[in-house]
Amino acid sequence: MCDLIIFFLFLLRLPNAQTHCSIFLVIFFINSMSIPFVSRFLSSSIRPKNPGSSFTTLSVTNPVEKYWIHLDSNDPSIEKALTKVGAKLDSSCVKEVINRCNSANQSPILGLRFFIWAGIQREYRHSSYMYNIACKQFRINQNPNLIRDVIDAYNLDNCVVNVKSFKIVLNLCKEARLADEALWVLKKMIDFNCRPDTSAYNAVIRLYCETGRVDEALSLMEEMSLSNLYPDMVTFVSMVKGFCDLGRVEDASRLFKVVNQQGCSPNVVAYSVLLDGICRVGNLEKGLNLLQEMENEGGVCAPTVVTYTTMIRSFCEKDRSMEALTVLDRMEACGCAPNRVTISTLINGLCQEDQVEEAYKVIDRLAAKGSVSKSECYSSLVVTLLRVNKFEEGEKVFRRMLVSDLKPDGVACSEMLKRLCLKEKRVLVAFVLYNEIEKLGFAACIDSEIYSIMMDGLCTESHLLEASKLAKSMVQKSIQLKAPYVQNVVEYLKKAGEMELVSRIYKVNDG
DNA sequence: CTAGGGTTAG
Repeated sequence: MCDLIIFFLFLLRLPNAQTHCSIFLVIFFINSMSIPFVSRFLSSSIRPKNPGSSFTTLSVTNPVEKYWIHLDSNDPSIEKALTKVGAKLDSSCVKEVINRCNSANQSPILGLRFFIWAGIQREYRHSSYMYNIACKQFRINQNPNLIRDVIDAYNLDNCVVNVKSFKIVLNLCKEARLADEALWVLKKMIDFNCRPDTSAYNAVIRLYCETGRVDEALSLMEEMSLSNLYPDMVTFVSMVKGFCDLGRVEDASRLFKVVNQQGCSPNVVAYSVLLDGICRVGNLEKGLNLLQEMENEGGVCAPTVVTYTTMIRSFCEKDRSMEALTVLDRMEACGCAPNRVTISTLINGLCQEDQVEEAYKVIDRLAAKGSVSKSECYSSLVVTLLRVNKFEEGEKVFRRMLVSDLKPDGVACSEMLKRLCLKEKRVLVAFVLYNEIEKLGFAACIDSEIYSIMMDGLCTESHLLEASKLAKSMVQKSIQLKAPYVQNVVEYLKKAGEMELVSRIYKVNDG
């Protein structure tokens, strides 16, 4: 609201202030109403009432169907129609509708408009998972012009588009990593009488930073002040990270000076990013100095788990994991508890340098303190040992966990079984181990892909008894057999006469 | 309700 007033005052200073003002007041009025209200208002007063596009029958109860009817009816005011539907929105509904748009060979613009419309509804918010789904479904990466097309479509159909809609589009750009399109969208906002805010700028700036175009990001940041917007900590962190990713640590540090001069103190996130950048260019000693400064400064700068973990990781990556241990000491001395990431980073570094004994020591020491459980520590150890090709040791640890009632996590179980099946070619052993995991009640965390791999292996080696046992267990748990393994498995089971099992497998796979 | 930032593993 405050921003709006500033903008209003800004407009008053322009030569043709009166026109601007009246436009502004209209926008202001519309913006302050909720979208459903606006469209109700518009549709009852302007549009003729035709509640019956002939498709709308009373028998349609499924939300997906209800929305789909309107998308399939070629009505240019899609959004108004959608708003009138009033059916419950959730992610599975959104997913299904856009899925259907694509399979029905409808224009992707239609599906996109639905997606954007859904995202601005009060009772619903797109998760980042949904943005990912949308990008894949509409193949936005392959067709970046869709972004421009959908905005143009709004223009053509005279749609009321608000800032929130633009945010959805910007988020799509972010997911698809389309910096230029995002900037285009940002510039386009003004045509729809929408004023980009700091978060809109931040989205674009971040995209430019992530794609290595930091200098363009910098000029966008400077442009913000022309719209009476001020870069905030998020803007600043993006810029610092952008420079650091390019190894331009000096430029990143210079930003800190500017911020300090403006009387702001960069927070721990900003410093942590800088610390990471300094370490990445190989200057670990300078990194340690910065860490020291942060500790001395305290307050918003006080190092957190993430800061210390970054420092630890840097030492590990430079094959100096024994020194990483001293950072751990320091961290604990400062009262900062290591978390799971800290531990796996350390374990990883130590094992890579053949210091497995030290890894055990660290685990004993940390598990005693209790900020990370023994189960988590040993799970990390198992995964690491497999990764650094110390399989026997990993298997030993894994089995010891099972007999001492330490629950291995999903990644540890999955990696163990996968390795036994694929590289070690010990499918039967994997199957027996799986049964043990199951008996202990830990099987729920196993990746569904692993079942398929085990199934495939058992069939290939003609272990009929075990294969049918596993298949039954999969059917019972509704775990799908993944596509690449279907043929081999089904062929084998058919040959063995397990026709019923095959049909049950197909049933699971068809959903 | 009202965004957006930093660390690991598969």
